[in-house]
Amino acid sequence: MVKDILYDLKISCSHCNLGDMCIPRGLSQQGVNTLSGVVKQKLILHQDDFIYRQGDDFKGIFAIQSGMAKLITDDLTGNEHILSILLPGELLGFDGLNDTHSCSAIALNTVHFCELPKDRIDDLCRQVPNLTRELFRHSSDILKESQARVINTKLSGEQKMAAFLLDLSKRLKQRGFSESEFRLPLTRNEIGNHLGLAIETVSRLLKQLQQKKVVAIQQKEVQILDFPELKRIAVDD
Amino acid sequence: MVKDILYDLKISCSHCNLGDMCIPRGLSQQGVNTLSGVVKQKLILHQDDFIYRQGDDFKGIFAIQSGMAKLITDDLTGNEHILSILLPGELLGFDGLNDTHSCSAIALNTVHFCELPKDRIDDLCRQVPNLTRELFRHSSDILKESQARVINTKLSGEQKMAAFLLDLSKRLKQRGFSESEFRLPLTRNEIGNHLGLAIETVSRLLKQLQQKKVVAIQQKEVQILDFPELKRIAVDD
DNA sequence: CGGAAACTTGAAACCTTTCAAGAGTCGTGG
DNA sequence: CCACGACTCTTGAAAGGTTTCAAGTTTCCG
Repeated sequence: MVKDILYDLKISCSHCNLGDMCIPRGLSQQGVNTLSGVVKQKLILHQDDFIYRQGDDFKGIFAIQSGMAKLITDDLTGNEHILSILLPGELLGFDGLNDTHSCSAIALNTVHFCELPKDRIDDLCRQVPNLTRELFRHSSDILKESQARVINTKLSGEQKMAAFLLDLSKRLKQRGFSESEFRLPLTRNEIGNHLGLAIETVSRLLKQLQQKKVVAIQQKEVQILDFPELKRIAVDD
Repeated sequence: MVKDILYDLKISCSHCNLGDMCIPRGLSQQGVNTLSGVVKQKLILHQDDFIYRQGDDFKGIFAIQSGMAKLITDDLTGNEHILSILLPGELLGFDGLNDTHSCSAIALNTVHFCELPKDRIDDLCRQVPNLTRELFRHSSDILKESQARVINTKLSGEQKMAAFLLDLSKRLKQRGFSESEFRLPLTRNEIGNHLGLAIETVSRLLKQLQQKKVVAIQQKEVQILDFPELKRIAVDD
C-alpha cells in the first residue's frame, strides 16, 4: 500500500543524518522529539516544481533532505535573479518571515524535503527550549550568506566562478558528499544569472579553467582537479 | 548635574517617534513598556566610532535614533566592503545573532542609538507577546534588503547610482525627513565601495546626473530635482 | 596660509557583453 | 535505431562600459 510505503519512508528528526546542521542543531533530545512531531517529513517534488512562490503568504521553514533547489526573485521588470543554490541539509523560507515570501524556491532536480509549518512555529518556540535562539542563528547564517554574495559581485569573472565552485564544493563536503566531484544541475544560463555574467562569459571562463587543468567539466558534471590553484584564483587574481 | 541631563534626555520607547518602524512595531502598549525598561536608551557615539566590531561576540540589537551609520565587513584580503547605510529608525545587529558579529557598525556622524542587550533578549521574548515574531520580521526585512543589493549589483553604473539615491530618499521620507534634500555623510570612496564602482566612476556618474538636471550636488549635500527621470534611469537604461 | 585629503578630469587599457553563427546534446517519433 | 528539431552550449569579432593611471583642482583643517 502506498500508505505503508510512506510510513516506511518517514524518518524522524532524531534519525535524520542532517540533524547537526538542520533545525535540531542545538536542541535537547526531547526538543528534537517534540520538533519531529510537528515537522512534515519526506515531502517530494520534481524538477521545476515550486516549494513556495514569491508573493505567497509565509508558509514555513523548509529543510532540503536530498536534491537541490534554487531561490529566485523576479524584479520589477520581470527579470529573474537566482539568489542562491540550496543543497541537502540547507534551510529555506526565511525570506517569508515577515509575512510574505520575497523569493520563489524551485526544485532543480528531484527533491525530498521537510516542512516546519508556519502555524506551529510560535507554539513550538514556546515549548522547545533554544528553538527560538536556533532559528535566529539560522536566519543570521542566511543573512551572512547573502552578504557574502554581495562581496562576491565585486570580483572578476574568473574569481566569481572559482569562488562559486569552491563554495559549492565546501558545502557539499560539509554535508558528506564528495568535494571534488559533483553534478551541478544548472544550465549555463542559470550559472550566469547567479553570478552576474553573460552566458557566453560563463562558457569562456569554464573553458579557461579547464585549460588550466583546474577543473574538468562534462556537461553538468564538475570535477575539481586543483584545489590550491582554484583557491588562488578565487582570491589573488 | 550630568546625571540630570541624562535623565532629561532619556526617552522611553513609548514616547519615541520611531516606534512604528523600530522594535515596538506590533507590540501591545504593555509590551512596549516592558521593552522600555530593558532597552538602553540615548547612547551616543561620534564619527568613526564603532557600535560593534566584526568578530565581537553578539552584543545585541541596536536602533539608530539619529545620525547615520555604515555596516562594513572586511574580507579575507583585508578589503573593506560597505554592506549598508543605516538611517535613523533602522535596526542593526542581526549579523551577530549566530554568536559573533560578521560586520562592524560605524558611526558616519554623531549618532544617538538604543541597545537591546543580548542577555535580555531571551527573557524579553518570553515576557512580551509578539516580540519574537517581530524580531523575526525585522531579521527577514534585513535579509530582503541584502537580497535587493545583490540584484542591484547587476545594474549599470548609472542605474546603481540612481537606485542608491532613490533608496536613500525613500527611506528618509519614511522616517519623516525630506526626500528631496539630504546630507549624505559618505566620501566618494565610500559611495564607490558601497556600489561596487571606482571612485572616478562615481565622480563621473554624479556629474552626469547633474548635467541632466536630475540631481544637484554640493559636496555632501544632495538635492533630487527630477524624481520621475531618476526613477526612469534606475530601471530603464 | 599651507599641506593633506578628497574630488575631478582625460586618455588608454581592460574586461565583459553583445551580436552572430556554428557545434553539440537530448528527446521524440517515424 | 536513426533522423529531426529544439534547445543548450561554444566560439569569434566588435562594441561598450568601467577601471586604471596620471595629473590637476578643490576642499578642509590645523
